[in-house]
Amino acid sequence: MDQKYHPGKIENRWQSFWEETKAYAVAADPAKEKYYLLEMFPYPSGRIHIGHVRNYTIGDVVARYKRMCGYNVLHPMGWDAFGMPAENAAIANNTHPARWTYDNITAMRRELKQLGFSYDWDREIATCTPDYYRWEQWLFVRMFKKDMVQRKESFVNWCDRCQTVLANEQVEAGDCWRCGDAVRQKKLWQWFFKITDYAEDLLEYCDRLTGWPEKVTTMQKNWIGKSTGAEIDFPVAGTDAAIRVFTTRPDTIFGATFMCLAPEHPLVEQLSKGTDQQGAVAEFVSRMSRESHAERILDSHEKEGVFIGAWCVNPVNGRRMPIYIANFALMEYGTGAVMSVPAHDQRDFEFAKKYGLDIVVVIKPEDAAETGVAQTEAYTGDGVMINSGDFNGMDNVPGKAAIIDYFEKNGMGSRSINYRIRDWGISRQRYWGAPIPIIHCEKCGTVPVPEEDLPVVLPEDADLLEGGQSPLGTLESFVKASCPSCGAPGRRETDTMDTFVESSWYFERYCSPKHDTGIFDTDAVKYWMPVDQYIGGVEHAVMHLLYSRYFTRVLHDMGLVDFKEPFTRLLTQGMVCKETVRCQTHGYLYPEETRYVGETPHCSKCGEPAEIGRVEKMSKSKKNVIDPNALVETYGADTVRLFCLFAAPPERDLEWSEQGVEGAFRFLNRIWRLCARWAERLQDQAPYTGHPAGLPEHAREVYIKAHQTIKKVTDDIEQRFHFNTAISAVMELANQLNVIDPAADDPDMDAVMRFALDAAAVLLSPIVPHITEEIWEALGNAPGSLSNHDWPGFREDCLVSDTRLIVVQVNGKLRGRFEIDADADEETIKALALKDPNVARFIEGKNIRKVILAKNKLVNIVL
RNA sequence: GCCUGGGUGGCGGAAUAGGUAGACGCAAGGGACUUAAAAUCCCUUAGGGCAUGUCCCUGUACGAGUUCGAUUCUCGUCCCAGGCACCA
Repeated sequence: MDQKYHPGKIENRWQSFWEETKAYAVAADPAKEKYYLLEMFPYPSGRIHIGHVRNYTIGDVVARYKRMCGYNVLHPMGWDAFGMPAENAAIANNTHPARWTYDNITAMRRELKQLGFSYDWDREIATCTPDYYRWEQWLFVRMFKKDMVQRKESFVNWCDRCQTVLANEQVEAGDCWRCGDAVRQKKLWQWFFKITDYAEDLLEYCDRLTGWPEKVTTMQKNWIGKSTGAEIDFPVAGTDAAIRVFTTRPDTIFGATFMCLAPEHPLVEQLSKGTDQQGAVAEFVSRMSRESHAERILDSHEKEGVFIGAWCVNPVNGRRMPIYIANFALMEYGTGAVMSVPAHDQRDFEFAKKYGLDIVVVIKPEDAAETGVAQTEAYTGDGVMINSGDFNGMDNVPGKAAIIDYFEKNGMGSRSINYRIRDWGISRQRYWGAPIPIIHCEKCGTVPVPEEDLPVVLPEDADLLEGGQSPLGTLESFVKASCPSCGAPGRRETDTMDTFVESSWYFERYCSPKHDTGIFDTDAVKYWMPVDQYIGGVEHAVMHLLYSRYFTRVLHDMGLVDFKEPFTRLLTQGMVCKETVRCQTHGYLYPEETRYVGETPHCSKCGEPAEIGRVEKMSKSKKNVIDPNALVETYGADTVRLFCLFAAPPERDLEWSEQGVEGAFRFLNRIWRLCARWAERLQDQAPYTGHPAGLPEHAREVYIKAHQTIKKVTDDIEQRFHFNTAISAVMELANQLNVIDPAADDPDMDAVMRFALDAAAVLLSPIVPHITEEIWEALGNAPGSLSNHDWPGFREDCLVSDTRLIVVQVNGKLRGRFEIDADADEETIKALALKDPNVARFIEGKNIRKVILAKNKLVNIVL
C-alpha cells in the first residue's frame, strides 16, 4: 500500500473496474427484494453543478447502502433533454439544439462517472430521442381517445421574448420565470391535460403520502386549493338572464349588496350595451386585457372596478344590487362572478368604501354587544346571523348548511366544490420538444396520429427562425400530412409538449428503457415500481411532483400500472449556498476573481478591497459558484462527496466552505495513513468477532467502540439519512484507532484492529467508495469485493462496556460523576452518589427530600 | 396575512425517548519535528469569576409555565428563510 493517498490514481482504477465489470447493472429478480432509488434527472445544461453533486451523492450513498443490505437496487440516470435553453444556446452559439444537447450529455455523463456514482448506465435515457418521446406521443393519443385531453381557446400567459406560453406556475410576479420579461395575455388554441378531473383524488392522497415531507404535501394541498360552498343564481333585473356565483359564505348572502364580474365574463358586454356605462366598461375591459394575469393578482395591486349599468336581484331578500366589473374577479376561478358582502369580506369592504356602496352587517360576533362591526375592516369570523330573515339568531356555521338547503329546495342554487387548480396546458410554440401527435383536417377536425404511425419525429435538420421562433410551422415536409381518418390533405400540429410531460413518467421508463413494443414492460414496472426513495430539490415540490402523481393516475386508469402513487418516500435536499463577494466598481466577483489578504477579499481586477455579502444560494448571477470539476481535480471525488455529506444534514441548506473541503481531504488522508501503518501487519490477521469479555481492557474498549460505531452509522443512514453524524462517528473511531501503536506487538489488539479497520472501510464505503475499495484490498480482502460486501451487523452484547458513568445532580445541577460496574444495583449507586465529596459539600446539613434515579445515567438529589 | 421550516460557541453543526449542552469538523492561538517552510503530531479554545478545582456563576433568540430536571414539552413575543395568496 502506497504511503501517500493519491485520489486521482485510485479513483480512475475503481471507476474503470466498476465500468468493466458492470458492477451496478441490475435485472428484475423476483427472488430478491427490490429497492428503487431515484434522483431527479438533470437538464443537460452543459456542466454538472454543485447542487447536482449534492443531490446525487446523497442518492448514491443510499443506493450503495441498500445494495450492501441485500436489496436488488435500481439506480438509474438519464437526461431531461428537451427544453428552451437548448434553443437559446443554439441561437447564441450558432449551433443546433440537438447538437448542443447531445454534446452536453456526453460531457456531463463523463463528469458523473468521475464522481463514482453507482448508476446502471445501461438504463440511461434521453427524453429527446424518438424512442423515448414516441411513447409519450402514444400516451397522448390514448389520453385523447379517453377524453383526457382537451383543446381550448383560452387566454394564456405569453412571453414575447421566449415566444411561448407559460403555465401560471411558470409566471413569477408577472414575469417569465426563465427570462424575467413581462408576461402579457394572448388568446390561443391550446392543448390541455384534464388534471382537474383528478383534483379530489390527488388531494385525498396527500395525507397518505406518509413518506413525504409535510411541507411538500401542504404545498400540494394549497395548490389544489379545494373550497366548499354553494353556487347561487342571481337574476339580472329586467332580463331573463341570471348570474351564477360561487361562494364559500352562503351564510352571508343577506349582506350581499353588489356583484362583481370578471372583465372577461360573457355577460359583461351584453349587460352594459346601450347603457351610459358602455364606454367606461369597454375601456376598463381593454385595459385589463393588456395587464397580465399575474400582474392583476399581485398583492400590491389596487382593487378597482366599473359599474356596468345593470342591476341584479338578491334572491333571498329582493335587494337591487349594482353589477360591477372588478380587476380582482377572475374568470378562471369559480364562475367568474363574486357576490360581494362588504361587511364580511375585506376585499369587498375596501371596494365598497372606495365606490360608496352599502354595507350591511349580517354576522354578529358571539360576544360582541353591538350589532355592528368596526367600520375600518370586515368581520370575517363566526357569529350569530342577524338581518337575515328567517335565519336570524342562528349560528352562522350551521346557517351555511341551512341556507344551502333552502336554495336547493327553491331551485335557486346548490352545494358546490371549487378547486384552485386548473387544467394543465401543455402546448408550447417551440421547436425543441416532443411534437403533439395530432393532424388537423378541415373535415374531421383534430385527429390523432394512428399509433402505428408513431413516432412523429421531430425533424432535426431544421433550424430555428429569427427571434428563436419554431421552424415547424414553416417546414412543409413536417406540416404536410393526410388525415388519418378521411385521407384528405391535412396539417400537422406544430405545437410541442411542455417538458414537464417527459419528466412525469421517466421513472417508469427506467424499468425497461429499451422496451420497443410498448411504453414499458409491464412485468418490469410491476417489479420495480413504485420508487422507494425519490430525492431532489424542493423547487419541484409542486409542479413536477404533482404532474408525476397525475400521470401515474392516468396510467393506472388505463390499466397499465396497478398503483396510483409513484414515489413512496421523498427527500427534498436543501440548497447549496455560499457567501457573495462584491466589488464597488466591478459588481459581484467569482471566487477566482478574488484574492484574500488575510480575512478581506480584494478584487483582482482593480485591487480594491471587496465587500463580503450574505450567504446565498449559489447562482451564476451572484457569481458565488464553485466548479465541481476543479474540486475533483484537486482533491478527488471522495473528498467532494464527503464534504457534501458532512457539512450539513441533507434537508438543510449547505454552506460551502473551501476550508471545510480541505478538512474532509485531511480526514481521508488520516484514514489512509492509519491503514497504511497497519495493512502489512494485518494481511493475514483474522478479525476478532467474539464477546468483549474475552479481551484485555484496552483492546476491549476499542472493540466496543467499533461496534458502537457500526450501530450509530447504521441508524443514522437507515432512519434519518443523517450522513453528517454518521461520518462524525467514524471520525471518532478513527481518532481512537490512531493512537494505537502497531509496534506494540499485541495479538489481541491486532485482531481487534483488523475488525475495526474492516468495519471503518465498510461503513465509509457508500460515502467514499474509491478510497475504501483500495483500503479494503490493502487489508487483505478480495479486490473489488467491497461494494458487494454485506453491511456489517453489530452485536447488542458488544455495545456496552462493563462500567458506566453516572452523573450526580443536586437540585438539577451537575455536582459530580463516577464510574461504576454496569450491574450495580440502585442502592449502591445512590450510596456512592451521596458519598461523592463535591456532592457532600452541597447536601451537608440539608434535608434530602427525594433521590431520583435515571437508569444507568444519572442521580438527582432533591433538597 | 396564511402555511412550512429554523434561531445553540468565532463558524458549519451535535445532543435520535425530558437526564453530563457544545460530539465531529473548520477557524484561531500555543508547542513539537525541520536549517526553514509545507505536511504531520500534541495541547488550548462558550462567556465570566476566584480560592486554579473532579471548583463556582451565567448561558441553547426573548418572556412565562409544566417538571426533581427543559436545547427538547406548553403558552406568548421577536427575528430569519422558503412556499402560498385579490380564490369569492
